[in-house]
Amino acid sequence: MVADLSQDRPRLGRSSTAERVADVLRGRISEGYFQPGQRLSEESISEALEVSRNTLREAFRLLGHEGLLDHRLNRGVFVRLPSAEDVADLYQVRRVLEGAAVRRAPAEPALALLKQAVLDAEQAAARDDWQGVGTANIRFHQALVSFNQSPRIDEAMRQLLAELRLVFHVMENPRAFHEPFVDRNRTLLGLIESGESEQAAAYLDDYLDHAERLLIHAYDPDR
Amino acid sequence: MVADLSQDRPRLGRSSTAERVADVLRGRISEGYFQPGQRLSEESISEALEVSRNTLREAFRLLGHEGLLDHRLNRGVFVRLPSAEDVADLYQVRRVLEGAAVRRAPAEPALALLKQAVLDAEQAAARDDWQGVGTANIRFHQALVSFNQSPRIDEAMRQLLAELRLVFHVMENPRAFHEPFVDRNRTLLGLIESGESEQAAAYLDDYLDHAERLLIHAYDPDR
DNA sequence: TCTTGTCGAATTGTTCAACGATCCTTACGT
DNA sequence: ACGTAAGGATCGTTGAACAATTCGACAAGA
Repeated sequence: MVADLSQDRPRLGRSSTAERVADVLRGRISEGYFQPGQRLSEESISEALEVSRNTLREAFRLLGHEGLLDHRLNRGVFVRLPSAEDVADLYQVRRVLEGAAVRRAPAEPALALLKQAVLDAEQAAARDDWQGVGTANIRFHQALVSFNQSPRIDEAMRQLLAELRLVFHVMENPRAFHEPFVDRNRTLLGLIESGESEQAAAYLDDYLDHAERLLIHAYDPDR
Repeated sequence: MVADLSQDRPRLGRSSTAERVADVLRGRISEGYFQPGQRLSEESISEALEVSRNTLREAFRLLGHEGLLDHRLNRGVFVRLPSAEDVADLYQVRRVLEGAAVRRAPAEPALALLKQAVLDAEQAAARDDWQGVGTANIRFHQALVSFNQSPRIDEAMRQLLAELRLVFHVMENPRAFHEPFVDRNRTLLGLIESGESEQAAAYLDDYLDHAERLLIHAYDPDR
C-alpha cells in the first residue's frame, strides 16, 4: 500500500521558476507560436513573463539542451531550424531505436498504448483533424520505442520527436504528410501482434525511408 | 576556394565562460577529484574559479543535462551517484546501440579506430596500466557505436560512457573489472571483421550481460 | 558602383549585492 | 520517543550595472 505511493515521488519535486518558464516556452514552440528560425529576445520575453533575465537564461539553457533552441554566442537564442542533414540523422536514430523495439516481445501495457494510438489516429482522420493525427502518430512511435523498456531511451525519443515537430512546422500540407501513416500504423500493429517481428522490422524500415524522403523533399525538392 | 573555408566555421565559435567552467568541472568529475555523491557548493567553487554564482549555475545546468550532476531544488548540485537501476538502464541502452552497430557493415575508418583501440588496450594491459585499459575500452565501444553513422547516437554514447565512468569510480579493483575485456574485445573484433554479424551480436550480448552483472554485484553483493 | 572604415544603437555576457525561501541541525518541551 | 521552534547555511531569484559583441547605416576612397 505504501509501495504504490512511491510512484508519486517525482511529482513531489516542485519545479523552479526556470523550469516553469521552460515549460511555457516549450509549449509555445511545439504549437508553432514561436516559429523555427525566429529569435527570442531576452528583454521582451523576460518582461512579458515577469521573470528576470537571469532566470530566463536558465530556461533557455534547458531548452537548448533539448535541441529546441539554438544558442549563438552574443547573438541570442533562436528556435532551432533543423537542416536536411539533421532530418536524415533523426531518422537514422529512429531506425535504430524503433528497429530494436519492433524485434522485442512487447509488454502488455505498452501494446495497449500502441493500439490506442492507432484508434485515436483513425478517429482523428475521420474528423479531418490532421493535427490530431500527427499527435496520435507521435504517441504511436513513443509507445513503440517503449518496448525497449529503458527510461533513457524513452526520454531520448521524447526529445527526438520534439525536434521532429519543428520539422513538421515547415510542411505546408499536413494532410498529405500524415494521411498515409494512419493505415501504415494499423498494418505495423498487426505484424507486431502476430509476432512476425522480422517482417515488422522490414515494414518499419520502408516506413521510415518513405517518411524521410518526404521530409527531405520538402526541404530541397531537387533531391 | 572560399567554399572550403566555410568548414572551419565551427572552430570560430568561441566558448562562453560557462562552457569553459563546465569543461573544468567535467574533467574533475571524470578523473574522480569530485566523487559521486559529493555536493558542489556554489559559493566555494565560484570563489575558487573566480566566476560569479550565476555563471557557475549555468555551467551546472550544462553538466546536469549530461547526467553528471544531480540538481536538487534548494539543496544544491551533487555529483551523480548512479543507482543499480541506472546501471541496468545504461546497459539496456548499450544493448540497443551496440547491438544495432554490430549488425552493420562497418565503414573503413571506423574499423581502423576499433583495431587501434584493441591494440592500445593490449599494450596498456602489458604495462599493468588498468586505467589505460579502461580508457582504451571506452574508445573501443565508442568506435563500435559509430558504425551507426549518426552524430546524435555518437553524442548519446559519449554521455552514456561519461555516466558509466561515474560507476567505475565505485569499483575498488579496476584490474579485476577491466582485464577480461581485453581478450573479449579482440574476439569481438575478429567476428566483426569476418562479417559474422549474428555471432558477433550474440557474443556482444553475453559481453554486456557479464559486465552488467559485475557492476550490479559491486553495488549490491546480495543480488 | 563596389569596397572598406567608422560610428552608434541594440543586445548579449557577466558580475555583483541583496533578500526571501528552503533545508538541515540543534535544542527544547511534552 | 515524538513534535516543535529557532538559527544558520545555502539556494532561488531579482534588479542593476558595465563590458563585449553584433549589426546596420553612412561616409570615404578606389
